[in-house]
Amino acid sequence: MTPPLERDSYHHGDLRHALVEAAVKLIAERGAEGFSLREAGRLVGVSPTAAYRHFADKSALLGAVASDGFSRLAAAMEKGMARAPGAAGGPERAVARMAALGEAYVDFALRHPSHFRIMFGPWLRETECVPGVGPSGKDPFQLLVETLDEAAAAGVIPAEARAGAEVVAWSTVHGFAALVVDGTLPLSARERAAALRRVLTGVLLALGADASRLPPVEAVKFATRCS
Amino acid sequence: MTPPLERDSYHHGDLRHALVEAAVKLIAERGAEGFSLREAGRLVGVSPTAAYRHFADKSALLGAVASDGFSRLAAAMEKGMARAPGAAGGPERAVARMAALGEAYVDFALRHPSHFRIMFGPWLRETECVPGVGPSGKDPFQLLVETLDEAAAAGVIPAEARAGAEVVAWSTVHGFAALVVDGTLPLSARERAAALRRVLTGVLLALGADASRLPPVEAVKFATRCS
DNA sequence: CCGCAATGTGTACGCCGTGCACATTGCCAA
DNA sequence: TTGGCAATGTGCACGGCGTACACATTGCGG
Repeated sequence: MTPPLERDSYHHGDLRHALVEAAVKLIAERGAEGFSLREAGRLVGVSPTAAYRHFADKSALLGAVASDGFSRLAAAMEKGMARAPGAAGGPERAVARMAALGEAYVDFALRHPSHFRIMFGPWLRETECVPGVGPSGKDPFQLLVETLDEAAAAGVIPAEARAGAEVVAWSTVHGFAALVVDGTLPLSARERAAALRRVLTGVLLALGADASRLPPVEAVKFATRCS
Repeated sequence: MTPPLERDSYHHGDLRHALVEAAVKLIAERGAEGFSLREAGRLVGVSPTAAYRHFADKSALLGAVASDGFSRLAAAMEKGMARAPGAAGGPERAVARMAALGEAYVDFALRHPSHFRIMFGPWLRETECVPGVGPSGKDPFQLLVETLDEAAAAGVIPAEARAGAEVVAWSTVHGFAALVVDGTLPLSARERAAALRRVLTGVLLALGADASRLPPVEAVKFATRCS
């Protein structure tokens, strides 16, 4: 964390990154609504209007926060997929990687609900947010496309079901995450893992895949909501 | 519309409803972010703080707006389902009614994006919003449950797939609506109907239903975004 | 070493949500 | 009928917010 207060030099050094960090922290603590540009400035020990040297307005800062969120999401997806069991190129692994993608997505949404909402909410104006990539340089949507391509290559998804599979898969997992995060779907911690498994099974069926290959969902990951 | 300005008596008469109406209108025009309690008061010709006689705070008014939205959504769903073709109790009609439900949901989200966002967004505190029902006295979720029950009774959904079908169906359709409304899924007007058809097909497959019975999606309904 | 562009400060304006005292009035009890 | 009370609307005040603008400070390239 960049030094929150107390500064010797007149210039901060890396105010832009510090502001994004502070915004992420504040949003995690108090939600997207309670967040204010002035408070972010206060947190990094800078005047209330200093942020305007780095961001056109509040919305632009939120765009940077969203971009950061996509990076973290992509990283979580890659990490989850790396642990998928099965032989490389085989159907078991392809299914496991698809499931890992979905699990990482929902897990991220549950752990960082406010961040998740900013990434997809109405705060960003059109094309204000550059997606943000993970360690491998790919954004979450690219990871999805590649994983589906692999599944098609492994024979898990029949060719006639490949078209538009991104939209179906993403919609389903995103919808589940959004409904759970917003509290619209009132699931207890225990029910969440079971519901997610049904949702992932549904995605596989929708894509014409053999859902019996779906590995179990680790319930513990979906037990807590963090920020 | 309740008289927007000019009032003879000191008391308004039905300020509560007038404020909700005004809020719906303002939110449709300027989005959920730009909405302010004071402006709603201005619009109905009342002092800036008069709203506090009817709502504990801004969030409570938004809760009423959300409740109103669920009523409208339920009404749109019922209207769409009423037009579904096929013999009562038969599988064609059951599938058509499921599809009509999903189409009405997405159509509502596209026509009233700001209203849609308030219904599911983070503005409402827990249990602040009573769902709001349609003409038949049922809220959107109840309509979904009943429609799935009918489909199961008609043999469209196998018994072993009935459990949790609400979550799968709702997640998928909601996710698609959310991604399109927020602009995350950048679909041209022409692509939207085709994508929705694939999504609805996916839901039927996920529920173990015969997707070949799915009637075509009326493209014209998904061509424009209104408020 | 100087000056300029980049970066941070201070002040100001209008809007917002909201608490509080006060004004007005419909309505019920006596 | 009338008197008063509870419901409803007004006015004012406070602090916080986003943001525009003039000014201060300073790193860096010529």
